[in-house]
Amino acid sequence: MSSSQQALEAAHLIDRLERLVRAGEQAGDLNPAQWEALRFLARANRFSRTPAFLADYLGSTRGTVSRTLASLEEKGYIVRTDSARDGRSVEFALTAAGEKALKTDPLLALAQDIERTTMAKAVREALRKALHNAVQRNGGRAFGVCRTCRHFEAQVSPGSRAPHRCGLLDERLSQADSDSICAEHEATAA
Amino acid sequence: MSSSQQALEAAHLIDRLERLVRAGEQAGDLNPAQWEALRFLARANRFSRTPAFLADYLGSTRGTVSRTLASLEEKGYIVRTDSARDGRSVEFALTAAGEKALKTDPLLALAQDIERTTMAKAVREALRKALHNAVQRNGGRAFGVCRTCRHFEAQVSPGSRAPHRCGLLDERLSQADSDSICAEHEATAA
DNA sequence: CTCAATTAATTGCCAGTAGCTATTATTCTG
DNA sequence: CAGAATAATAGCTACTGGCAATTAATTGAG
Repeated sequence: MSSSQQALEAAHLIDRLERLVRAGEQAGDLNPAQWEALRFLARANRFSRTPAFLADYLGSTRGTVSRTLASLEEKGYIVRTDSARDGRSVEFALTAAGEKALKTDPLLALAQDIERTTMAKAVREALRKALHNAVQRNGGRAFGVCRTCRHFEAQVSPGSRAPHRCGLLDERLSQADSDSICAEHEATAA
Repeated sequence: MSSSQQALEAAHLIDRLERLVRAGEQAGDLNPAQWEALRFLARANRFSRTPAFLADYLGSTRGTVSRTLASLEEKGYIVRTDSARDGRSVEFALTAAGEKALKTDPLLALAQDIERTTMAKAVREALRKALHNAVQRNGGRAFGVCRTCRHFEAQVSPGSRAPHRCGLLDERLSQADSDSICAEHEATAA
């Protein structure tokens, strides 16, 4: 079997796995789009939890995302705050109920299925490269993790609770911040 | 990073890759459900290309699938035939236009992204195991490839154009048949 | 052999979703 | 300070997908 056939079958497998996940998602009181939003809010840093960034991340539109977030808010999984830095903007954060809901994320079941193959690391690395290729092809943004960004300045205030710094937004960053997805992320190499 | 974290991140990557594929699917004149149906018809053997099996495969309902197929038929990508073996049932097959459309399948782009990681084989094997786990968990059918089924009898008539045989349906099978997905598939081991 | 139960497919109906566009409020730019 | 750009949202529309009812064919029990 040629490598292109291997790859094609892998793509089909991804398709089917995802469909099973979506089937699991239909079961609860959240739809797939709402799950994706909830996951994003859990993984994004506080500068990125806005409707506009979420729309970019999901490849959706702002109007659509606005309703998705309104629905999550109504169900009590997230809370809205007016942005302190931009009067037009709002920011969202998970509530305790939201955190709890994520513990039943259907994606966790898939993660377990992958872990059981004992090849989780290889799969993750390959898929990460594949996503990189795919994002490049689509001309989209990478949405990388904060600490891998060119604006990230590590250990500016060692020992403090927010030891790092973002040179772009001029903000202090905790360890948790630096592990989160950031919408402003720019790759390091020029 | 623990293996469960690796696996979780792999699951997230699958989620994002699939979303990019879906975004690509929105572009053409087929929607995601129609693409999935078209792919299934291309990969399923002639005993399995019915609305009922497709609904099972997609984890959807017959009513929904009925419309999806009607739409594909109207667009000229597939043709409908009354089943010879069951007067209630219909069977579908790709037209030349359908074959041609599949050449622009957005999933092919994903396959190329995976191939470029040079880890296609490892990914495929891991995902195949993961899918097996996932299907087991959901209690669903595996929909395996014909020649791996317990009813498959190889080389019953060597040299003929349909050398193999299905012991369940009592049908002669060509090489192409034996490489296709079958809705009646049952695993070999008891 | 006959009639009831089952199964295949389709259609009408309805709820929910996503996208487009216009609107309002705010910020940025020159 | 005026005009352009941006953030978010609401109205509208088209589409999708599921449920339930219907028609047609097959199966099976007596």
